[in-house]
Amino acid sequence: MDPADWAVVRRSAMFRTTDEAKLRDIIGDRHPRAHPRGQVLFLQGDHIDGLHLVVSGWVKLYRQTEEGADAIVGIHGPGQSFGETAALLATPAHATAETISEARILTVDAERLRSRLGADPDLAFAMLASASMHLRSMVDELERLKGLPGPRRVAGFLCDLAGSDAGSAVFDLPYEKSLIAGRLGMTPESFSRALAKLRDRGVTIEREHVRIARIENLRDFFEGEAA
Amino acid sequence: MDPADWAVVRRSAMFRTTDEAKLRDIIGDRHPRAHPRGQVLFLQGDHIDGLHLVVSGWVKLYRQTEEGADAIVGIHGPGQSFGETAALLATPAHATAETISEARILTVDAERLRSRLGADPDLAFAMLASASMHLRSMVDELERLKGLPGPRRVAGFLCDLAGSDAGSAVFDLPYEKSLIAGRLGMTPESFSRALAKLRDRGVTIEREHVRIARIENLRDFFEGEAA
DNA sequence: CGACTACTTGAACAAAATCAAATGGGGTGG
DNA sequence: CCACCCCATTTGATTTTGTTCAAGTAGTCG
Repeated sequence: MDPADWAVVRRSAMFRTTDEAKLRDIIGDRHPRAHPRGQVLFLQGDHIDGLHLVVSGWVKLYRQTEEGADAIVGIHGPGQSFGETAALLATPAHATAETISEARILTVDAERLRSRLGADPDLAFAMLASASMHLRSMVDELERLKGLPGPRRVAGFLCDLAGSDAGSAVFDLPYEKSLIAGRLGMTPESFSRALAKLRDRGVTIEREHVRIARIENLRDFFEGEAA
Repeated sequence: MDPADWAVVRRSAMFRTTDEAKLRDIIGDRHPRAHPRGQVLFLQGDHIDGLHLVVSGWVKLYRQTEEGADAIVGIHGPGQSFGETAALLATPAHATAETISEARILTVDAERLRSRLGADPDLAFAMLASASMHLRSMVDELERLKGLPGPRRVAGFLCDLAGSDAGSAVFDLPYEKSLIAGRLGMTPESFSRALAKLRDRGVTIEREHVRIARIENLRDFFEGEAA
């Protein structure tokens, strides 16, 4: 595997604590596979043969409710994995996975992973830790979604993207605005208006380019500062 | 430990696949501890010494945002556990836990659990499965919260409580309505109005007593049936 | 150049939050 | 045992927030 790809896998949430030899053993001779944008990797209800790890690009996970309105339950980027549950427990996939950009995905064979897991407590523990972290981030998201009005959710999302805690930041939105909106549980229109409201808080948006004047300001607002 | 308590522990989400001898070893001589209603078990940010398993009663987990508005991130009843992450990874608690009824809680020593986990891949695998299930239910909840209007969320909640899939049901609400409202991400007022709307769908509420005429009807509504 | 797509903006509408007040038990102290 | 108070819940009126529907703008790609 390409050294750059390998670096992503090694630093992934799932495997960052796994030592290199073991990891090589788990992955075997698999390589990331390139997918065009818009490719469906698996459907809700499918049997999944392995854990999927995003090496590059972005994948959205969504569930189709009746009436076709689909709810986005997750968007995963480089270093993040999905399908763990279904692969490990051999249960049907809980959501549909579709690439939302060109993406390269490494699938780790479930059977192989399972056997290594049985033989290696450290690995199991690491994965447990990873699952816990995932759970935790889910709780955070739940909290945001419940409590906060739109503009504040957007502020939180932008702060996360910015990466740093203070100062200014310049970056690009990772994927389409309408998808971000879905992720944040709102319509594209609401998202657009929310961004407009953040403008006088030092957030400049031009196409997908974002500039945040003072991250502290934005974070204060997110965490509940009266205007 | 009391046989009835033991039965709850054995059938708990976390340990249902663990065999009895191992489970006894993990728990050691610990006993469930009784707490009065309103007792804070630990605070957001605390160090937690063990995994908490509800034997009887109910516990709410909530996060305090600034301004005191607290968001309920989970309510756990008999057989459910919480604090797994913090105990296993020795990280600060992510939420505050408080009993909302008289409750008996068994705490499983984290250190002990960790050591058994290392020695026993099956156990680790079982816990991984449990964590995955938890994650999955979280995703469901996320989806509900995002997509559905209030009355339908309430309908879903009631269907879950009813337990069965068809026919009629009579049961009591497990805890206060205002807490249920919080759990469902709405205000008590909205919850009350939502219940009122369900009345002409065959749901009768009198104090905490609930009677559902035909669960199928309610479920249809929850899953998106036009009226 | 023209059609398509993504995004923005506006107006009308719906849902839920908020503010405020009334109801109705349950429990307490007299 | 009864009157009274406290608190959870309900109900009503109002306002905010977000959705929906509709139109307009801009950038992209053939």
